[in-house]
Amino acid sequence: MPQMLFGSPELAGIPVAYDRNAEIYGEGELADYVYKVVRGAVRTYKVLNDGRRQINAFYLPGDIFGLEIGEDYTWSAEAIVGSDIVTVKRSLVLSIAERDGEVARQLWSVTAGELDGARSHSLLLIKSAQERVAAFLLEMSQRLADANLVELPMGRQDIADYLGLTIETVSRTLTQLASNETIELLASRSIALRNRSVLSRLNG
Amino acid sequence: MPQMLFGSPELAGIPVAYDRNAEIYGEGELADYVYKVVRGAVRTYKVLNDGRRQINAFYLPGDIFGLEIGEDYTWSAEAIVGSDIVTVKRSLVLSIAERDGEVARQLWSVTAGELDGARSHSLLLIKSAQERVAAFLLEMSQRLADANLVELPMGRQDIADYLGLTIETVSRTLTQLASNETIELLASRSIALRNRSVLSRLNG
DNA sequence: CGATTTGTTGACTCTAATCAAGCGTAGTGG
DNA sequence: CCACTACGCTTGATTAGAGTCAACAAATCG
Repeated sequence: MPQMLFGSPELAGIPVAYDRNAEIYGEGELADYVYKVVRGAVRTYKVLNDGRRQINAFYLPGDIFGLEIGEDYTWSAEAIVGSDIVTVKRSLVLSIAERDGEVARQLWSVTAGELDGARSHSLLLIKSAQERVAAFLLEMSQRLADANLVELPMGRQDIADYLGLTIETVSRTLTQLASNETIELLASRSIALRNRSVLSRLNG
Repeated sequence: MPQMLFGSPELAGIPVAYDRNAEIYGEGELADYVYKVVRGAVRTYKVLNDGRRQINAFYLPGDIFGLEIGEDYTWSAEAIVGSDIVTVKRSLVLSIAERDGEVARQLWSVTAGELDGARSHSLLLIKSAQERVAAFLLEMSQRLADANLVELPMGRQDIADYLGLTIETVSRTLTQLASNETIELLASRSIALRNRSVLSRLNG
């Protein structure tokens, strides 16, 4: 239960509201705070020197992000839509962890969770466009509500930069899955999963 | 200093020798041990249902691997060449961490190091073949000896499966970098870096 | 020394990127 | 309320880069 990190009275913070596209922190800045999404969605990303952007992860309500073991943030973070986010001082968490083994274990656990996510992401990036999009839809379905109706907080460009594809390829792949009856495009950000077994098969 | 995990007298183990291609553990097995490479090299990998293999990471002398927060190993591990590897019981490390905050922090630090590696790996996988190979050579140079002569422990297939390319593309890209004078192929596993600035530029 | 594995090179194919146009929806101002 | 604009998304035509299939060369091993 990594959420407990933010659950103790000692660490209860007041949510702060961020506008759509507002920067939460930038790569290289001092990593003084740890964050938890209450409402909305967050992307962490890097921009390569030639302008390509890679999105590392999406954070949804309940998710913790921005926990660094080093001094600085290694990625930048932005709100994808209007979001409420709770903050705690990293130094405070670290000092509690020093005397409380349970909190120390939770810090480790948050990092281990990120590691799992990063490794799954790498596995994604060696697959075909269809497989990547299928995996993305299944991941989002599971994380949002585990229902067949997926209401995406992010646009096509964010999806493309997360999957290592272009916006055109993401769009085409979705239309193709829709013509299969595998999914249904109710609106660009509202997608119904009509045939999970096909998606799962694509997912490997 | 994550090495200290294995440095305490309590955790001093006797190195075990593994043959080339010997399995160290398999995905899904009980994660009872944590490992440290003394001599040789190790790959961790997964095989997808269609037979494609992804190599997650290479471990070289001094590196710790196989530390899981969950019950099972999530990847398989094999020796790339004949290797000596020290082992400690995970339960032992965990029980020490419970009373020793410094050891707890080291566990966290090992996982955080893996996280950095996994994220860099993801960044790699969105790049072109030239960029991936250049990044690979620079990474290996730095990790092996930080010299211009890189003696790779792994073959082309391992490199390909790590970079998400085919063996042919890796081979062609190396020949191309050699015809540039960027590198020199002394033997298939012995590569001299002749122009690091070109490689770094490719690396982004 | 022959046999087998590993690596290189060539010809061709195919997937996703690029370049370019058009559509649809939401928001703005007359 | 309706044009006008802006943005996000889709679709089409073409290109580029890596994959595939195949042959061969080189290194390694028994």
